Amino acid sequence: MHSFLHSVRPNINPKVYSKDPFSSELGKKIIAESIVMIDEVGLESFTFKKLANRLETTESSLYRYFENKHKLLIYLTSWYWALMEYRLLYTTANLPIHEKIHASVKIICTPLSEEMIEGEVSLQKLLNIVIAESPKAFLTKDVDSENKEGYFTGFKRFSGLLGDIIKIVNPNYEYPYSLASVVIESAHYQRFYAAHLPKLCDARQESQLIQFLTDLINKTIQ
Amino acid sequence: MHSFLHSVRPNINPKVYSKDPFSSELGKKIIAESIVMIDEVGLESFTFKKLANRLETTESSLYRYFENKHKLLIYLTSWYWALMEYRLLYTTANLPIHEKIHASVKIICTPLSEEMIEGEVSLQKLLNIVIAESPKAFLTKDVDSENKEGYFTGFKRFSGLLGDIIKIVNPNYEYPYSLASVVIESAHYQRFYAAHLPKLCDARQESQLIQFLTDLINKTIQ
DNA sequence: GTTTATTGACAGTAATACTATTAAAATCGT
DNA sequence: ACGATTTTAATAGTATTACTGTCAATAAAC
Repeated sequence: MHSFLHSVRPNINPKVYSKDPFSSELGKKIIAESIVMIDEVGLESFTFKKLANRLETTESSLYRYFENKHKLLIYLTSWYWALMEYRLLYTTANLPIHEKIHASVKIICTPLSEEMIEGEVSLQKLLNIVIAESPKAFLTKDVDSENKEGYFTGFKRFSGLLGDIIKIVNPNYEYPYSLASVVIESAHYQRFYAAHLPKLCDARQESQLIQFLTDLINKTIQ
Repeated sequence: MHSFLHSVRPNINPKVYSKDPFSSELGKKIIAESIVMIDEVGLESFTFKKLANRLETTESSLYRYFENKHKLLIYLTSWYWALMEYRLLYTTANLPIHEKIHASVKIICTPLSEEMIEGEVSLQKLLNIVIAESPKAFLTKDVDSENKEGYFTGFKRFSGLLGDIIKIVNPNYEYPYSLASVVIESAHYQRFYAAHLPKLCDARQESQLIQFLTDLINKTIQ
């Protein structure tokens, strides 16, 4: 798989941005550099002022693209899930059903390769952000209204696809969609724990994590 | 089990507070009312100023107990996990090993009963906070230093206990501690999803959640 | 009854998260 | 090449947040 974004651009809910960042040079720089900065300093310390300084532009220019940093975060995670959905469909398309689960888990646990996207954006850093910051995007008092606006469809669709695969493998299993979301969240948390709170896990390496989660799904659904 | 906190007080790392909130009336009111307020408005909108207003005291008085709201959150979650550890040990103490897993999952998925604690504090609301806000306590750039200070031992210990049980049931299973933390996090996330993002789960009721997670553990470890 | 701890009242600061206005620069259609 | 339009830069300003510091009033402890 290579740089498909030259032809395919992920579909992101226009409500999350005020002005399409991919419609201008500044917009693209905002995306690329915000990923670098949020990964570097964390969402809490990240401000539009700092980003403006680094991009040698002004706060007000940034506010033309995103109402606030929360919406920018939603944008970044939506983008991630759109890429992941494409990757999942692309990779599992021609696989026999019994191989799809392992392939899916592998996709969830392995960072997007840098070739998948044009130049400036670091997908490894984007994954770091999804792991460490994306729960903050929906664990808020605005979940319900933002969910209604469709801010989380990317994640929901991806999780739904994995749920669908699980359902096909065993149509009698009662909790395919719960199991799917558990596996996705866990892939992120276990990676974070391995790096920062190692007492909470024994799956320290990517290969172990993939084995752990694949096994978890397969055994659970028989 | 009844109001054991009359005799047992959870042991909380003194580094998280500047002044022990249980050493004064104001301190206790801070704990009780911050739980109500954080549950009500969410961590983002919760400020010491608002809390001071509601308690008819001043910001500076609150700052004498907690350096900032992040430390207050750490305190509340530590407290929760200390209670849960006690509950887990108490409840599973005399059970045969094959029943301990189901009992543990039940404990994780069922809110602490109000009788467990003296008067003013709502344990249901404390659980809401643990579900919706506690990831924000460790998904920060300060994890490593705060972990070193022991801010997360409560959660780590609890998760470790469940891991130990899993290990006893099947000593050959490779990922008992990963499985334990997955189940605990999932119990919280699935509850949140059921309420706010129902597409992400099929285990909508507490009883289903308990069944889903018990089954997940049992099947995974054979 | 005096020391000591605790709280309340008040003032103040730096940073954050914005909004608004206007001018300059780039781009775009014809 | 021209004016029209869009985009950005520069600047200013506001409300709120997240604190810190000082000092007096009060309550508790010895």
